[in-house]
Amino acid sequence: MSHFLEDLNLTQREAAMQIDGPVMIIAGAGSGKTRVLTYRIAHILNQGADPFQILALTFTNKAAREMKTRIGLLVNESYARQLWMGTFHSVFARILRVEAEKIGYPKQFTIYDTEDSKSVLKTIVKELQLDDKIYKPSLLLNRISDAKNKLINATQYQENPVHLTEDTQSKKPLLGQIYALYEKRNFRAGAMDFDDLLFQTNILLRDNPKVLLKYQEQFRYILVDEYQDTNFSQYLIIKQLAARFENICVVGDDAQSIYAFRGANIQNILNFKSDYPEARIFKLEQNYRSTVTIVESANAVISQNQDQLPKTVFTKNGTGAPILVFRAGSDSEEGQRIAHYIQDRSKHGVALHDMAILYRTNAQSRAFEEWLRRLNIPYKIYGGISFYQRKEIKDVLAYFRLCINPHDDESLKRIINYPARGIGQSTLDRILLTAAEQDLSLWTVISNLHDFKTGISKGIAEKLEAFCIKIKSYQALLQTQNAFELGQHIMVSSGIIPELFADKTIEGVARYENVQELLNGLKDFTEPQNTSEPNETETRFLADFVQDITLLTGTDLSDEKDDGTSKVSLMTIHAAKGLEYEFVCIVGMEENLFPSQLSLNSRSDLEEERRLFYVALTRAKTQLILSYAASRFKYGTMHFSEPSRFLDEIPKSFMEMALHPAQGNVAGKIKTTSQQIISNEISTSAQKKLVRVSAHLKPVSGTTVNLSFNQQLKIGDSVRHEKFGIGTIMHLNGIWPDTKAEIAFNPGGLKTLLLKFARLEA
DNA sequence: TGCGTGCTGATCATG
DNA sequence: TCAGCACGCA
Repeated sequence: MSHFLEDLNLTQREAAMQIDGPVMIIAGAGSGKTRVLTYRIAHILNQGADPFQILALTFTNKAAREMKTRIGLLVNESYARQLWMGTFHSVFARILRVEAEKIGYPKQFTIYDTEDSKSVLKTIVKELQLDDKIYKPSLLLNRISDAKNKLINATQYQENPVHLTEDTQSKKPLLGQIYALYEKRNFRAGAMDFDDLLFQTNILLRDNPKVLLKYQEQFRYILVDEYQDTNFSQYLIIKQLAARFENICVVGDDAQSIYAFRGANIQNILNFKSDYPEARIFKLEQNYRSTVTIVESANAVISQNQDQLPKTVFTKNGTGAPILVFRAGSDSEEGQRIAHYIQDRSKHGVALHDMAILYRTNAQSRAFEEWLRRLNIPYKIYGGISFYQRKEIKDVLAYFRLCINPHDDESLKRIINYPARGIGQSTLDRILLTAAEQDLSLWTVISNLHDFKTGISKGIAEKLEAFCIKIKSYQALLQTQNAFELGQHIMVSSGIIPELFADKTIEGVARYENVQELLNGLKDFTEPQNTSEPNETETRFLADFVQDITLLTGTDLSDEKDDGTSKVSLMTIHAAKGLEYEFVCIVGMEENLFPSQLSLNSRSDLEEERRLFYVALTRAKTQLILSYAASRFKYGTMHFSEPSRFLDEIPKSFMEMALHPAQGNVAGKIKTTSQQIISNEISTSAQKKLVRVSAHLKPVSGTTVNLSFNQQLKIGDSVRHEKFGIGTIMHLNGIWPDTKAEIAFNPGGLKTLLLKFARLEA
C-alpha cells in the first residue's frame, strides 16, 4: 500500500485503493473529494501504471492544475505533467488536433468562442433577411448548443417535427435551417465551437473504430470529477472510452449540481449503477471543512429538495459562530455594511484572503467594489471577462488565427479593416454575399477577387490585395519564426501597436498595456523559464500558442498578475464551486435575485437554485454572513425586494440578526468641495443627515409654505403629489435649491423631481 | 467612409 | 446602468 494513503479515513482510503472496475464516489461538500482523487491517481502510478494511461477530467483548468501540483508532490513532477488531465474541452481538443483529418477538419482548426459563434449566427440571420429581434443570436446559440449536447445534428434536428413545433411556437420556425447553415459555415471555416469539441469527439469515436480502440487501450484508468455536471455528449465519450477496461471512477455530489441550465444531466450520476451494475459505490459523508452550524444549515436547506441521493453529511468540528444576517436599505448600503464588516474582521486579525463575497450575478459586484475601494481594502474579482476576450486582444489574436487558418471568417471580418485601411461595410457586404453564393470562405473570395463579379471598385480591390499580401507574408513566417518573433512582427507591422500607442486616453493606455501583456505572455511561452525540463529545446511556434487559447477562462490567467498581497475574493457562486474560505458573505439574499426570477417557473429550476445556495453555504469554514437589501437598482431604476425564501429554510437557532453598526463617522468621508454634491453612493443615513443639515444652513429663498416643507423632507418620508399621488422618497441628491428627489409612486413608479418645483404635501 | 449622438433593450449562472 | 445600434453629418 502506498504510504501516503494513511492520511485518509477509512472510506476515503477504500475509494482511493479500489482502482479496478467501475467506482462511483458520492462526495458531500468538504468531504475531501480532491484529496481522494489525487491520492487515487498517485496510488495508480505507484502500482506501476504509466501516467499517459490515466485520463482525468476536471471541470475547470484550475482544478486540473491544482490536482497536478498535488500529485506532483505525492509522486514526482514529471509524472504529474504527463497525465492526461484537464477539462473535457481541453483534453478532447488535444485529441481532435491529432485526429482532425479523419473527420474532415484541418489540423489547425480554429476554436470559436461564444462571441464568434454569435457573430456567425448574426451573419446568417442577416443573410436570410430575418428579424434579428426575434432571431436573437444568443437564443439561437442556446438552442443549437442544447441540440449538440444531446448529439442532435442539424439534419436530425430538421427531421424531427417536435423541434419545428417548438420553434414555431417560439416564432422561430427557421431555426433548423439556421442550425444547418451554422454547421456548414463553421465547417467551411475549419472552426469548431465549444460544443463541437465534444460533439465531434463523439463523431470521431463513433465513425473510427480504430481510433476508438487506440484511446480505449491508452486510457486504462479514467477518472471524472464533478460527474453530476456532465451532459449527454460528455457522458457518451466517457462511456465509449471506458468500455474496454471499465476502470472508471466518477466523483460527484448530486447536491452540488448547478449546471443543468447548460445541459448537465443529473441523471448521469443517478444512473451510474444501471450503466455499471457491478459498480462499487462509496459515500464520503464526513465534512472536514465547516462548523456544525454551517453543515447543519446547509443540510436543512438541501433537504427541501425532492430530487436527491440519500446521504447524511456530518462533521466532528465544533459548533462555531452563528450565521449573521445583515439587512440593508439599498444595494449600496449592503456594499457599505459588508465592506465595513470585512474591515472590522481584518482589524481583528482575519486575513483578507480568507474572506470572500459571493453573489448570484456578476452585476452585483459593483457596490462591493466601490466600498472596498473606498475603505482601501484590497480585493480581487474572479470571472468576468477573460483577458483573451478583451477587444484589443481578440483583434491581435484574429491576425494570428487568420494566418494559421485563413478560412476563419470571423477573424477575417474582425481585422479586414482594422486598423482602418478603407475597406468599409459595403465592401464587406459584397464579399459576404459572394462568399455565401459561391459557398466559399471570405479568404477564398478576397484572394481570388478577379474570379468573381463582386462589383468592388478597382481602388478598393487594390486595398484588398494589399491586405492579402500582408497576411500571406505572415503565413510565410509561421514555420520559421518562433511565436514571440512572429507575434511581435505582426503586432507592429499590422499597425495595431502604433495605433494603440497613439491613443493617450486612459482606456487607450490600458489597451496598449494589455497588448504589451500579451506580448509578454508570448515571450514566456516561447522561452519557458521553467527549467525543470532542460532538454526541451524545441522551437515554439505561433500556432502552438494560439491553438487552445480560447479555452482559457477569466480565472486562468489573472493569477499571474498577483502581487502577493492578501485580498478579499469576489465572485459568483458558480465560480466559487470547489473553493473554500474561512469567512463567506453571501449577498443579495432576495426573492427574484436569489432564487432568480427565472427559476420560479418550475420546481426543478428552483431546486437548482437551492443547490446553488447549498454550494454557497458550504464554501465557508468558520463564519457565514448572509445579507439582503430592501431596494436595489436594476437597469437604472429602483426595485423593491423581499428577503429570500432561502433565509427561512435555515433553522432560526443557527442565525442571528446583525445590529446596524454605529454610523458615527460616515459623514466624514464625504467630499467637501465648494459645491457639495451628495453622490448616490453615500449611504441613506448619511444623506438624511446632510439634507437636514443643509436645510438648516441655507436660508429659505423664495419662500412659500410648500417650499420650506420640501426642504425638510428626508428619505423614507411619504408625500403626496397632485398628479402622481402618494409616494415614498427613495433618494435625495444635491443641495437646496437644487435638491432632486427620487420618489417611488404607487402606481406610477419611480420619478425624479426637483424639489423646489414639485408641489408636495405631507 | 468614419464618427458622434441618442435610443433601446437586456442579462442568471459558463467552458 | 450600459452596451450595441441605427441614424445623421463631415
